[in-house]
Amino acid sequence: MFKNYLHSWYLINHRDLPWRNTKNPYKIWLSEVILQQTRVDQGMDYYNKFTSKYPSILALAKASEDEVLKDWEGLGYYSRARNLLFTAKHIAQNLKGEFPRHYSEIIKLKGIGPYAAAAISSFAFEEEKAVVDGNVYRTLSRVFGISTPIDTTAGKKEFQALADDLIKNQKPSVHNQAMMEFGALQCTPKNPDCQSCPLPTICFAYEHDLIGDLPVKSKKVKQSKRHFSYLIISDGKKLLLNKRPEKGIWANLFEFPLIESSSELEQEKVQQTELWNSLVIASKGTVKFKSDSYRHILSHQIITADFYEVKVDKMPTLSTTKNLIINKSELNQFALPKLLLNYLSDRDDLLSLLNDN
DNA sequence: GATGCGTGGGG
DNA sequence: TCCCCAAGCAT
Repeated sequence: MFKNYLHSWYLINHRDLPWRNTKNPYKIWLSEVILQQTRVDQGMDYYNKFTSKYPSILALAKASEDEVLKDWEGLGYYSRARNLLFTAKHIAQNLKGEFPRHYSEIIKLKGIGPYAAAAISSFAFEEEKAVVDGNVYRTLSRVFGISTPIDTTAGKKEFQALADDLIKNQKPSVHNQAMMEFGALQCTPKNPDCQSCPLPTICFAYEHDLIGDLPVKSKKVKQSKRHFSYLIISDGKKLLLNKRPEKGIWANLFEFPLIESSSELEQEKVQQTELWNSLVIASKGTVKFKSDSYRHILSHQIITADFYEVKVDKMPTLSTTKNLIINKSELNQFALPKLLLNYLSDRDDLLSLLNDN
């Protein structure tokens, strides 16, 4: 019953998305990675860029990490890009360039978990593996009235078992797409349009007025506060840049020299820190501009960032290889966190320092 | 099993 | 302004 309604609905209402018009596992893999925790609208341009610039696994495997991160810039969750490249190289070097054809092999790949492995194996190879993503959790919890929290082991098991049962005797690719598309378009998180829903009579949540209460999540993420001060050191032509560590936020992306403070108060006293001394005082630098505080929200952190544009007569010498001195014009070749892109955009790409005002 | 990991849209 | 959440995964 549910499946009949669902499949009829899908045939009429589904979107025409580029990764649905292919059986190429590489393109399906790429789309699945891009769309993890990311809306279609946000990922579409990146999908087009990547398929155009890297038309095959082998083409992608030849790229450098810095380059792929630059292409991924602005999309977030940058470990996805690094794992994508890692796996492309792995396939090129160890799997004769061929994407594995079975779920059991696909799930071994870095950056591919239970969801993506099910999606790729079913979409590309018609393997009967049920996808369970956020859309599926939401739809199943409402239609079948399941209140087990979806972010627990018990919940994952229960929903997966139900999804595994529903996909039986269906065309795997179409059934999985239908399940997700229904959640994305019809059974939306907020204000779902139950009036136009094809299955109100069989929907438990609708019958019992529980649409707003399902699905259930048990955990709530707490956001920690962080205080950043960025030093934009320039002699008018050159800029100081750092590569971020391989762990933590914005791993392996680039940024200006950063002073992190433990509190708002400490952030006010940034000009008393050691790094300020070595980069500003020792270089006889002048602060040409101090920005207002930027508030940058991540899913789990709230960053307050100040930017200091400092003019020096002579660029300071550097101690570690994580630091580099670049020409101002080269800045757009480096992958930067969105916070810095936002700042640069506001500052009209550092015109003040360029013009030596 | 809990935590860390981005960015943007919408109510 | 605040909160939730969006085709999850690695550690």
